[in-house]
Amino acid sequence: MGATKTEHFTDAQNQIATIAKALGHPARIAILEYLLKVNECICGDIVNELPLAQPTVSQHLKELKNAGIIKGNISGNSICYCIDEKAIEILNTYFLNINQNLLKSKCC
Amino acid sequence: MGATKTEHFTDAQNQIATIAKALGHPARIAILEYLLKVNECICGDIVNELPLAQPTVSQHLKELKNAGIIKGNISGNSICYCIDEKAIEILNTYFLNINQNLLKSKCC
DNA sequence: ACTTTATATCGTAATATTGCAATATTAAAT
DNA sequence: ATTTAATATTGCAATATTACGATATAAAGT
Repeated sequence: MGATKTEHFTDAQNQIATIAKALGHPARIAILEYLLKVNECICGDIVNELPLAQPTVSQHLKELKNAGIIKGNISGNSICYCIDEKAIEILNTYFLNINQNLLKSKCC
Repeated sequence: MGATKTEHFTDAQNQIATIAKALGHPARIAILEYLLKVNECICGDIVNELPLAQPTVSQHLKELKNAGIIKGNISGNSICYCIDEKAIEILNTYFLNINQNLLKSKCC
């Protein structure tokens, strides 16, 4: 008990859930929005932006990276992070599709 | 320690994170997709659909409801669940906006 | 009134997440 | 070579989530 039963669900369902889960924390939403704003990929700046300690930010970045939401490239001393378009596009098409199907009918 | 520092983030950031978090589990994605398919709002059927015990499903439904993703209406003996368009639309516009802003430039 | 059916809640074990201090790693700068 | 700067990892405490058996609740059928 206690662990999510991922094996009982489809790959597609697990994929969406994984991406959604990674975005299920305000700090990670804040990171996404900051990366969107500054466009260029910074890392130490993110630590300065957020009200969290450096190891905590590093951990959040790792989770976003594992979910495919951001990319990190070594740039000399520091590491350049940026948004990975693919994950956002997956979410985008997914919810757009749901929204369109919803418009066709109502219930309750 | 251990608890999310929601108070340090904006309401908008917390709202998106809350909705995303609720969708961050394959069972809840499966529920969303089932409700989308059957359109009419059933509940016991969801229990039959999912590979999880009834209390577990009930708990997932509660979380989806708390996040505003589904609605539940009493219908005599049983309870009729259905997707709440509002939350989906919030996600939809949010990620559409991010996607559009991303197209304007690349990095890394 | 009693039973059945449908759903929710409680209690609890297993596991996962959050956050951070301390420490490690790695590359640049001196 | 040593120091500095940037980031990651480790270890751990606090908290949250996941799952389910047992039980409660509430309406419908008998």
